[in-house]
Amino acid sequence: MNRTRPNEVAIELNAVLVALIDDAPQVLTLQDGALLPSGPFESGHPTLQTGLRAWVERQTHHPLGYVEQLYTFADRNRAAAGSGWRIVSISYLGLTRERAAAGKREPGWQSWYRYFPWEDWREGPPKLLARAILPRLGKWIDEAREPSLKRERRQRVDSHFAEAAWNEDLVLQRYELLYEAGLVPETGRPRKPVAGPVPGEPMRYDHRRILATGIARLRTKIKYRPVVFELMPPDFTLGQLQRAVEALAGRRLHKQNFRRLVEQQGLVEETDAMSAGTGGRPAKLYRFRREILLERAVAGSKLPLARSA
Amino acid sequence: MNRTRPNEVAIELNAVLVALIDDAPQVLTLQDGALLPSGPFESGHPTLQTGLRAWVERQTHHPLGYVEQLYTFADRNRAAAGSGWRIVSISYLGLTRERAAAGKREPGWQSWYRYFPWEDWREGPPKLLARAILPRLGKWIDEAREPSLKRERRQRVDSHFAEAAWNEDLVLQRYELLYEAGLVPETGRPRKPVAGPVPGEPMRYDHRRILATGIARLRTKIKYRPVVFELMPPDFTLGQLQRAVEALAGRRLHKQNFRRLVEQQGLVEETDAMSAGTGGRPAKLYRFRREILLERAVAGSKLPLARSA
DNA sequence: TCTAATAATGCTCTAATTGAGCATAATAGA
DNA sequence: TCTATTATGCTCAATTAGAGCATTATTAGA
Repeated sequence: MNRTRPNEVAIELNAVLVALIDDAPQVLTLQDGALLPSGPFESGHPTLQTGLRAWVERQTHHPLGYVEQLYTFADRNRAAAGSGWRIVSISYLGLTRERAAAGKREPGWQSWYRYFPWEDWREGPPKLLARAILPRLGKWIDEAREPSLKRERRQRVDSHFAEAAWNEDLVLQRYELLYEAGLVPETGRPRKPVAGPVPGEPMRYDHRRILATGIARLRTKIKYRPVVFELMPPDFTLGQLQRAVEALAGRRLHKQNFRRLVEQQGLVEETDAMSAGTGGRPAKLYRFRREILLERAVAGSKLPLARSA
Repeated sequence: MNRTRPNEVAIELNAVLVALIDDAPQVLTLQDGALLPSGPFESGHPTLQTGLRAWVERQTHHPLGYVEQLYTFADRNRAAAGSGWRIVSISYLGLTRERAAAGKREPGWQSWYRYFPWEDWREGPPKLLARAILPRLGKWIDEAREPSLKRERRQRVDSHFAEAAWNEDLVLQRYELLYEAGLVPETGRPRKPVAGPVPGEPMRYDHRRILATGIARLRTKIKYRPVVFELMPPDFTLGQLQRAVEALAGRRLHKQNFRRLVEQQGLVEETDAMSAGTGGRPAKLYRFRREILLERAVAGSKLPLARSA
């Protein structure tokens, strides 16, 4: 029956741990940014989640607010070639509250846009899209010999990378397209870059792919579940909340419409305090209405777009 | 370091295989409906998906149109108690086209509403909700001693089971609530029903939970990706398409609005054939425009509600 | 002190989307 | 022929989403 014999398998947990520091979405990394934190699943734990929580909290000394499973890979042969071992890697997304006072850098935390610079549209279309990525994708299209393949490639590039139809949720699909086109390297995978890698830091193994999965999941999630609040301090202004969402989504929102949505959905309630002025009219401080999690099973925080940067 | 030693782990694949037969969403089961098909991950395969595909196609003799990973569990100790083995179960959702001619029953295929009768609202609110489920959930609420716990339970029941705010996507959450309240049994889990189980067939192990996960995933997915077509024959009428979506979503849609959405999104194209009359005006036959998958990265088939049954 | 610059907040307007229903057409069966 | 049934075309009202104007309350700097 050629069944995977038990002694050929090891389980590994990978975590995409996200925090917001200074309006930048940051992920915890190791090895100078080359690895996501990962470790073995310890047999003492009753469930995967408790195992992950314990291990992460021991490593970061901070509680995990929200945990969600991302994906399980077993496709790789990371283990020493020929050893016949199969490593099953189960990845998780975890959200944690900002810890360090602004300015004090925590070691290991990196802006996720360091790895995916083309995903940050907060200041408008990223320059490197037109400068570096689209030209190389164009070359990749041209390399297709058959017209049908060429048309297919063109359509895929258009639907994922065209400025006019940019969809911030497609982080993973874009990464995979770049990978397929040979524009991002991936350790241990056989595929050589066509014309040199595109901007953006690589990571070892498939960790950048896992990170892309986490970002994509979080970007879609904030639209229908109030998870942003897991990343916010207890009290915040609507402006801060908006900047947090913008940091995650990678684009600007329309301020007035954002408030309208947040307020009329009852996601927050006023406190009686005001923000300390930081160069403008002081803002009311709000707090997350945790009750909403019970009141309504689906409570969104949809994103009101803004036309331009 | 107490690491899970490799020889304590075995990988198992579970599949929720869905087909539409006679306007009913059916899943493939074994053992007289008590199990989902599952099997070992064979070491010869490069990826989990190819392993799953090969194994399913060998079992069912039919190609799998669409495959998506659902969830990975490792919380259970299914293996013989004390053996110390950890079974990691990776579950998948697979869609396959209707095979048998209508009427000819395929062994093993069961309507998923056999397991979740409260999820079928096509004929209006299921009778057993008011008759069996809500009363018992009410009892569960009353059992809470502390007022805060009682309030919490009431809110959870309301937000998940209230007729006025029924959301068909919350299949898994509802199942988990019923489980927590002791109203559905689960083999191998320590929790005894409070007042006897609620209607709906159980399955062995946690297979009913996996099925709930699959149904929930599919119900959310049909709203933003054109996956229904993986379940349809090549040519179909808009009426058939609507009934297929209704079967999956478990509720009625507004006919004219459904057509409007499908047509204006360019999901289908006319063929030059018409349907054989089945007791009404003959309908145009359409086919899925596969190109849409390339043209637009996100192509939905949102559900236009219908007020009542 | 006065003036910008900056951020917060209140409100309105328009366009697009969604939910609902009326009316008509084309078939099968009684 | 009459009725039930399904398909199809079209309109209308309500709601939601995208945009922008106007005003208010601060801080920083001339």
